[in-house]
Amino acid sequence: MKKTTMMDVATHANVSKSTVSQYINKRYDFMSEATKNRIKASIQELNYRPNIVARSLKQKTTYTIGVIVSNILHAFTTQVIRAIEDTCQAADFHVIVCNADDQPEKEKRYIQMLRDKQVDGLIVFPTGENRELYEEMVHNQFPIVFVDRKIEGLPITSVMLENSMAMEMAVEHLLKKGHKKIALLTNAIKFVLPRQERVSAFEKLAKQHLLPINERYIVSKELNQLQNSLHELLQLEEVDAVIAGNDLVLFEVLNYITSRQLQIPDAFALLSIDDVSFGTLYNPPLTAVRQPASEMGKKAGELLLAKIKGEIEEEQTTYLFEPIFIERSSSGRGEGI
Amino acid sequence: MKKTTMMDVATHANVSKSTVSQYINKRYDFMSEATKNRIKASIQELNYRPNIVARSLKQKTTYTIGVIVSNILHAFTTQVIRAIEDTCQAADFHVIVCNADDQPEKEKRYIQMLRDKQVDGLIVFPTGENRELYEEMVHNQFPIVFVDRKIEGLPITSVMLENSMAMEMAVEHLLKKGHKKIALLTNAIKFVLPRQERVSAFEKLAKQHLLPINERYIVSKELNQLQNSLHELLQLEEVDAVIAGNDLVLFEVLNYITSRQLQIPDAFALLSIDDVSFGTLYNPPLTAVRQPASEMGKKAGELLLAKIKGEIEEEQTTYLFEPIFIERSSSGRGEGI
DNA sequence: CTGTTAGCGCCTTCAC
DNA sequence: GTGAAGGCGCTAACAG
Repeated sequence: MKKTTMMDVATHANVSKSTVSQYINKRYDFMSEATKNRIKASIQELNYRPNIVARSLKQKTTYTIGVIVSNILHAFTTQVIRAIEDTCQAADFHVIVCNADDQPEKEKRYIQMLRDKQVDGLIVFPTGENRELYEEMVHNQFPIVFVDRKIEGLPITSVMLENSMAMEMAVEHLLKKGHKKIALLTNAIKFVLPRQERVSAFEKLAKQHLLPINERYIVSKELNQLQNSLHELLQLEEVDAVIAGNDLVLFEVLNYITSRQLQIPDAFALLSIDDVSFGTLYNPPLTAVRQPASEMGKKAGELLLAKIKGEIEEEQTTYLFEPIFIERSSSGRGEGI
Repeated sequence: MKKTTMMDVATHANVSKSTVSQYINKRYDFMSEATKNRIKASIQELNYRPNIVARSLKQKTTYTIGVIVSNILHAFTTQVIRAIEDTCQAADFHVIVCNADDQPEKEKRYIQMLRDKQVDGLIVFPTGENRELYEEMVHNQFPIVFVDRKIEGLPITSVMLENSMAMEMAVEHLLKKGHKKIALLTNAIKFVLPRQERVSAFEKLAKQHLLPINERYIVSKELNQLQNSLHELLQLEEVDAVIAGNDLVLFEVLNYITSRQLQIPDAFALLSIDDVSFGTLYNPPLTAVRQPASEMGKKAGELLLAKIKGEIEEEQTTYLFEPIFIERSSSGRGEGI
């Protein structure tokens, strides 16, 4: 089945290719009604659809952007993607999503593939380990926006959570509930800014409030070892409260709780950064610090589109979003002591 | 910043464009080591990357497929997408995902846009309302695979759940647990095969087992009205057990349960088609009939890739997947009466 | 072994 | 108002 091309339409309508092209691109300022109608009819009759690949080659723009996420398993990631897609959809851009799986090599491969595919811009949750690549994009003025993380010293716009504020909200709430011995659980992945920011904010707060805790209270392990580590911690120390660093960590904690048949918040108060779909449904309902994922995704999409359209310059701006504290009852009842 | 093109490499390496092309495409059967090395060096030095758009135009293949899902909010959908992406990834294909949101017009627009973009094939969760479009694709031998639904009379391969078996598993389990008055809740969306299959299977089973229920026990409403409808039903009838037709429906039921502070399975036994992430975590753990989403997505991806490569013909085959029954305790304890 | 040539389907001056 | 011509970057015969 041969595809019908612009030439076919032209022949059928008895005009030249270029006239059809004009018509397609609505440049019929000076086109006679007659030819316009003839072309329209021919297009309908032949069921003609322009080949976007050919157009892209000529125009050097594909109306497609790429999104490279670090880990698609986080609910946060999914929500950001959805918001980006909605934003781009509204501007008639397509989105290709790739999951780098926290692996710098994968990230590199995807960045290259997407650029080879001539995407007009990139939204990346950067691993941070491909600095030269990032630099090269900056150097070539390729539109790019970072999400969730930023890379020091690179003039690339980032959309991020105020991570230290998130941790402050968490710790201060727990303190208000009367908890002193607070443990922080995170999943260790190389060097990742949000985790690092959260951990250091936690350390700072612990010092500041003179919490009676030690380094054992900060657990940073592979996901599949977290349940064991938590168990060890609980054996060694009296823990009042546990902060799950993100939703995947929370799952591990909940699994542990279920398997040991613990009662929350009696066994320990629980609070997570990242809200989950069943936060209100769980028994007890889960207190959480939520990231405004949709807003962040929307912002990232808008920023990228603006850059693509040349409306804004590349710059080292960081758009910080405030977390939202959601008190439910897993973090303890009443006002504490 | 001008992009470096094949021509630049050719000039730099003192060969012709075509030689470079040969090199790029690893057709150096008869290429001298010398030129090979020269080209390689030039490519590195100039940091050359082939423009895939140009290649696509020439080769009439983009190594990209489109996926149009009916509703991205279902966990099932997400899992299928992920499996498709993994499968395609392994074959060096890219995936563009679009969410038709159960709206035939959106579906139509996406199908057209993706085809205009020259995707090599399409995986669609069809709304069923764009028959002419589907037919036209069949007619043009455009590679396509349906997921979750099939359209009668069209020679298009489908990957589906054995919906009636799912319902049988559900009902028979509940009967075994001693429940007789079983209600089925689903969210009404136009004509959709799986829902319809599930409903008629339910009706058949009700008849077959002489269940003491009437048409009120089948509730098919918009999601946001389900809680009210369930409430009405519970006022009017003595319900032993509730089957949630999918995960979104389950959410409504759980919200209802939470807001009314009901005890499951005492208030009624609960079972859903589609397992959820917190199925084991919920109290009580949720009995479910799970769809093998990953396997189905993988199969769909494989089928589409095979069609694209011309390895298999288009045909009206339906790949049926068996649901997996997961007994937990929301459906009642013990063996019943 | 390598270069020449001719497009892929579309867009865009620039004549007529 | 419309058409002719050239070219986007790459591939694929076919010469040489």
